[in-house]
Amino acid sequence: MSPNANHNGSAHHDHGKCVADALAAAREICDQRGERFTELRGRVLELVWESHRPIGAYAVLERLKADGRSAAPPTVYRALDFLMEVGLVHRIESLNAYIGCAHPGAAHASQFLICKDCGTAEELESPAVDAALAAAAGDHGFKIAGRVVELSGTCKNCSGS
Amino acid sequence: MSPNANHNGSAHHDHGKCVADALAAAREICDQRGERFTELRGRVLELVWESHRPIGAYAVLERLKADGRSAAPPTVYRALDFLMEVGLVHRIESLNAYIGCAHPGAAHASQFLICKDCGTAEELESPAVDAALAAAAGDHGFKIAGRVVELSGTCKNCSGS
DNA sequence: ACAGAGTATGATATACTATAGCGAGGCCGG
DNA sequence: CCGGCCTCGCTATAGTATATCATACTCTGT
Ligand SMILES: [Zn+2]
Ligand SMILES: [Zn+2]
Ligand SMILES: [Zn+2]
Ligand SMILES: [Zn+2]
Repeated sequence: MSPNANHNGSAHHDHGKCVADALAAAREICDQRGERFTELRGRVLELVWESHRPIGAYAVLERLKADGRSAAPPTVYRALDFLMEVGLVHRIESLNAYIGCAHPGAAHASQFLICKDCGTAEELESPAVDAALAAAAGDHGFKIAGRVVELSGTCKNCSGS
Repeated sequence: MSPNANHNGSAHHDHGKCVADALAAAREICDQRGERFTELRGRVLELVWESHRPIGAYAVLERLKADGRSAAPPTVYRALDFLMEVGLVHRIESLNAYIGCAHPGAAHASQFLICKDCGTAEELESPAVDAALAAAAGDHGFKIAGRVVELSGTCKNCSGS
């Protein structure tokens, strides 16, 4: 077990690097888009990335307070709203929770596989799913603006062993 | 404009019959399954069906109180939970709201087209979407237990005129 | 009819999630 | 330096959902 594996769910990758990469990418994306990647926003993104499990806004809030920082609900909701607009974070509607985007930087429609056992959420970008949704909507004269696709069930790790 | 059209969103069908049919079907389904379709549950289902728009639990609660009935949040949540278990009502996660099932009686995975303009939600059962989701999940060794597929956008009526 | 088990509802309190609104301070272009 | 805009702190409040206990109903077997 790697030194960084003890604080995340799957424990199958170097999660410290995982988080560091996400933060570096976020900084770059914000620079490119002329958005301010402030210390608060960075810390919130880091907290969201601390596991691959979706995390609730109030859980983020508690961790911010644990930093010794003064924080209230609007503090974290504003940061999360910003991160979502920039495309660095997704909201999981069925959990009222938030998770770091696995492929930030480009607009994309994603799907989530949420394991009921270990709580992880994997982000997919399946063109086939996207096409099927577009076709089904088109058949009904519906113009898609936003997609929520969240599958709950059992992940590979949890069903295997 | 038909006499029954003034209290629903699309105004393109006999909504009174629509609701009556839903209630009759519900009674039959509960009978078959040995579940009690009580007066409260019937009234809640009727309220949910009063339009084709998703309705919030607290909106249902207010209408129950308007009946002169004594009611509190658990009253409506219990009824909604029952109706969902029996498959008579679906929850729209992205709206924290509830809508009558268009095809009750048989287990099915459905998708919703939610219009941002008129607020209606149309229930689809696209085998193609379902197959694409099953394939995408299967590729990742994920066993699907529950599906949330909610598309927001503009419906045919609203984009037409 | 009666007792007892299981179910449904009433009632109160509380937890959890999200937003409104105002003001102080920082950043930046003019 | 000024003035506009953005970020953040802070308080209050709105909106959604559940825990818990008490009461009353329904059905079943005797
Ligand atoms: Zn993403
Ligand atoms: Zn799992
Ligand atoms: Zn349905
Ligand atoms: Zn519409």
